[in-house]
Amino acid sequence: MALPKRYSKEIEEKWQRVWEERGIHGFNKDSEKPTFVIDSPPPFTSGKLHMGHVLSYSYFDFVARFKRMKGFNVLYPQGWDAQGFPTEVKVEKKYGRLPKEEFRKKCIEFSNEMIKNMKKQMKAMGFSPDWRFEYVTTSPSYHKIIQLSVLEMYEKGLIYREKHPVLFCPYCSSAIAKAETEEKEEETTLYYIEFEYEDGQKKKPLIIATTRPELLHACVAVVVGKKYEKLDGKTAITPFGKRVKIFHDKDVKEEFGTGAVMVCTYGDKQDLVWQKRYKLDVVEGIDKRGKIKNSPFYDGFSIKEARKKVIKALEEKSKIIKKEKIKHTVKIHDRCKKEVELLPSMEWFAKVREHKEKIKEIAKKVKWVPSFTISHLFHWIDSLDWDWVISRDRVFGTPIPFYVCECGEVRAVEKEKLPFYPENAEKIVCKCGKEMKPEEKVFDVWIDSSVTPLIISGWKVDEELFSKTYPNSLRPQGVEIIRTWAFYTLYRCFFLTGEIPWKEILLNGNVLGVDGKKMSKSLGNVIDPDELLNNYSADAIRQWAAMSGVLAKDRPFSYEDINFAKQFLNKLWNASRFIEIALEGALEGEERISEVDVKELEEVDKWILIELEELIKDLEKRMESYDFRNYIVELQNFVWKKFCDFYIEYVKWRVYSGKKKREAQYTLYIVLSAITRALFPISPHISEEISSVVLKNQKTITELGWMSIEVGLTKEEKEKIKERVEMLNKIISEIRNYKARNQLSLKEELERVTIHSPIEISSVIEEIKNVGRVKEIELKSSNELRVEF
RNA sequence: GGGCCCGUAGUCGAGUGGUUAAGACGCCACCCUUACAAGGUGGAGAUCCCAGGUUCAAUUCCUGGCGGGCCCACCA
Repeated sequence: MALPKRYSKEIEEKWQRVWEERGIHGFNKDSEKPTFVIDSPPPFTSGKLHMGHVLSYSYFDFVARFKRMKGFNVLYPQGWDAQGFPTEVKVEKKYGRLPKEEFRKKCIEFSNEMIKNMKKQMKAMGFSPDWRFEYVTTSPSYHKIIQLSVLEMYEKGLIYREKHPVLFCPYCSSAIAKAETEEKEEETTLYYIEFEYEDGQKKKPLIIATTRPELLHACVAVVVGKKYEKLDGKTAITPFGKRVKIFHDKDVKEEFGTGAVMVCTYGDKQDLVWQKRYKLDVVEGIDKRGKIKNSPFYDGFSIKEARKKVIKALEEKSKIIKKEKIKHTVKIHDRCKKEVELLPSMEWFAKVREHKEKIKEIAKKVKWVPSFTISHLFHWIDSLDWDWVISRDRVFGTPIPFYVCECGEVRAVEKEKLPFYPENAEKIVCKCGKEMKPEEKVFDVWIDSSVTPLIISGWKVDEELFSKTYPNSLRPQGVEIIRTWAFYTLYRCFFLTGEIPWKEILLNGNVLGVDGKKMSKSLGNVIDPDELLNNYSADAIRQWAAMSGVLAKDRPFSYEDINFAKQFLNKLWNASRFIEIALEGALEGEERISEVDVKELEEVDKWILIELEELIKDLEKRMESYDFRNYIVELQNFVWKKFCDFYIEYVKWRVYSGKKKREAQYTLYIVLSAITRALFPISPHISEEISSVVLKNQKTITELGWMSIEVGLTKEEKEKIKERVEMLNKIISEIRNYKARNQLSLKEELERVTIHSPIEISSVIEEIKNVGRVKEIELKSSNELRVEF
């Protein structure tokens, strides 16, 4: 068996099969080796990986493969975050409205389909999770652990149910968390509306400015700035005749609008502040589907319709003094992109506000890579002023394991009865005598994903595994979900176990379009992983990922990088083909080659081994600190610039002539062995192929392990050798330069060359003659290198 | 308004308190060399954003601008 002329996809598929058949990536529960546990992100089951996945999943696959080679027992699971709104939308589109239970079944079916394709893509990329540890957030066993985890938090007093204004998406008809909102700049109209106030017996006009006239019926006060300070305590009358109090308040911005504001429950967060400050009534002006309620005239109309009608009515009464176009920012729901409202609603909460400092403390115990990313978390924590709303009015989610009663009583489901599903819950009776209802809401999906370290470690399922694998070693994730995934995981896992979830967290940025902008369909700059997989080998794509490895920073996708990776692999492939020829017959027994003593080696052999030793030591440090970029760049430079450009050229004549051939073979063997193993974490398929075919290894590289190099020479000897061979390299460059200047072929033979060298270089004279194609060489000593032709 | 990251050839980007500031892509010229034209060799191309400061010495450290990106807050 010999290397084919070209590296191909078939080779990659072959090795993916071999790894799977031999169970190379399996975690061994009974092993005595140290464990390394990766809390890999479960992607949302959209059906397709995006470039961000390709990048970040490559990162931790590098780590997993490296750690296995270093003798760790690696637990690298793969999960799927299947529940959530986008799936509901798609399933509803396909099947229409269905009863809850059936609908949930269809959602599961649908997400399983999505998983199939994503799994296929992951395998094609050569990712190496242990598929026996696969988990899906839709499974009853997953639900059970999630419900159990919340019940334990409930017991610790961290969970409560309350009517409280929450961010609410009328389109999705569900409460959402602050972390699920985005901002959108919008043009809107600021209406100047005439109210009146009572000044003694007289009524005088008072102009307020608002963007939300449809909430006029929910107006519970007017607050005024300095300009109207003297109106404090007086009564205002809305155009529809409602009487409300006037307060003077420092939070009114004088320069905006008129300096007088109507407070509606709730138009925005400021209204909530004032409502609390002045203990105002709450008028629920909008219902959960975004329809007006509690209005004398407009109940049942949508916000937009109501706004039009109110404006029309006000205009008829000449109460609109002015209209002004302004730009302002509104909060929108990140999933549906629709405007979010603030509505009082009975929801479940997790206490985070009172534990802000504690969570920060926990976060500090984790090593953040790169370190500045912890500030993203701190900044987020500092800005939190509400607890985490953990309930959602959706179907495709983990049911909340509680019963609730009209009287306000709640009761936790018994742990033995988990997983809990409201549709087949048993009937129970409340203290008040009424029947309690099983809670119909489901959990926020971040409740599902914020305990992945516990899930993969077998929390409450396998105590032995848990003690071995928790805290996890590494959490890789994107910067943009620090405020959600990282934050919620730190919070939940700590309060459940008293320990940090993982020792290190590794942050990756986003992959932008080639144009440097966020990939989006509308910009047409989306790169599809499937398309890359059709045009490039997985090993080249993985190498692109490593080259893009500036951590926690967004980076445009680069065809230059991926093409360079492809060319590099081609270079290595061809070098290996040469070595295959060079080693013919030399690998009958590995011992024969390893017998060679360093002392017998030629100067150039020693040189490349010294360089290799330095490289390998460096690479270990690079990988330990997750510096993938410099890892691959250094490896590429060594292989291309030192090994191929010089060393291989230096030994060709020996290989062909037979002179000192064994030493050359030995050196080629060692170098190729070490570099295939060093390349393995990044580009595993090509490394396996070369290792197996050229180096005749029966074992896979994972089994062979990392290859350390120790050259048995003193520091001084090494320095001298490097000095002389670097001089040789310069001389060869000079000769090549001379030939290029004179438009000669590099093959052209030179009659005679005089070399003025500052150091003694007679030990490399054969290389100069054979590689430079020089018949006769005269050596002279000099202060500076000079080559005369 | 606050915080964080960043500014280095046409483009992308390493890196450094001290000789001549990597490398890649692109460009130009030459070479079909028995591993490789998906290659090789050589070359051109940089005010290291601007202004101050610290220092014997700043592209690097500090301050302030300017420009870009991300996150957060506010906007009745």
